[in-house]
Amino acid sequence: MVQERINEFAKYIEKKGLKTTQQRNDIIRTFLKSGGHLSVDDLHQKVKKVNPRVGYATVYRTLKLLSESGVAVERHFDDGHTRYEHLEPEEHHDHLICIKCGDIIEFEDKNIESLQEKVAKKHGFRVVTHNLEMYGYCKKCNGNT
Amino acid sequence: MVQERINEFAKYIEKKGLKTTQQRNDIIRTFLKSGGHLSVDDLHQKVKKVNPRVGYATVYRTLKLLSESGVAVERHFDDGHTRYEHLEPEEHHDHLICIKCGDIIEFEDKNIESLQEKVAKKHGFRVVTHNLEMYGYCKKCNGNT
DNA sequence: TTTGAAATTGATCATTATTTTCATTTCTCA
DNA sequence: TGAGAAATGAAAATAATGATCAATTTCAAA
Repeated sequence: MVQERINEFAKYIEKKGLKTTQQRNDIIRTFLKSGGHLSVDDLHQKVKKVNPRVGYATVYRTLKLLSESGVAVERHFDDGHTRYEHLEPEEHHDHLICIKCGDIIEFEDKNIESLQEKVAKKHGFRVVTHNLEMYGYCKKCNGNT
Repeated sequence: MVQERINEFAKYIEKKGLKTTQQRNDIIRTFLKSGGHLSVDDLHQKVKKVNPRVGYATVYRTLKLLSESGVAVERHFDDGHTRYEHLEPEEHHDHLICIKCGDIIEFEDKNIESLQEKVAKKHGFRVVTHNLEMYGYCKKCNGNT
């Protein structure tokens, strides 16, 4: 399935008349192999282990491309760091974020989604995307504030 | 009710051993008189009309205090500008944000809230606060993309 | 395979939002 | 009223991200 994402991205690159490069490949492979929610810096650190010549700016640019192509999504959580995560087609999830340990739990709830649509419709709004984030204490951190 | 908020803030200031100043008063009054979702710059512009000597940094510092005291809340929408809005006690609302005209609609939905709590509980999570933002096209902008 | 235009890269500089510093002014209250 | 703590404003410091540009790489056509 990593290969699928890579192909998807290759198709996007081609459509835009862009080129395939070693750096991009290294960045994309590293991104897809990593789980979770990566900051630009996180990813840069990891990529450097594979290919030390890759610059910070290229990681930025490639993540931007990955977002445009739909392979990744940008997340803006309240800590002020933009993070990127894989976007699996047909799948959407929201986040529970621990304000003590920083752990991020993903969840999906169709009932919430459909209520959201209902609210939007009531306001004549056509929703393209949404964020739902809950901040609080995870199971481990609960109690020992 | 503006007076109520002012008193609430005064109490917070006192508890922290801080001082009341003309600048803070001007900033707070201007903030409370304005509706909507203000950026630091918005508020600074408005305050300058009342008191031209007020500096940018003071607006920042005062908004920070207002957030801490619970009179205001910080919002981080995807446009990269932190905005502040009044926080009425007992009241919570979420946002519909038009990605064409930038309009922000507030809504409240108890059903969504209770489903959220349910999800959190399932993960052993104690929620302190949450954000729900839906991005899309408002009634006016819908269709004429 | 060679070639050359177009795209990419990485280093560095520019920007934008926010925070901090610091010398000076202003409050508070004994 | 006077001392000491806090607040202020201007400017410098950060931090994240975006843009610039000369050098390099890619790729398709010759």
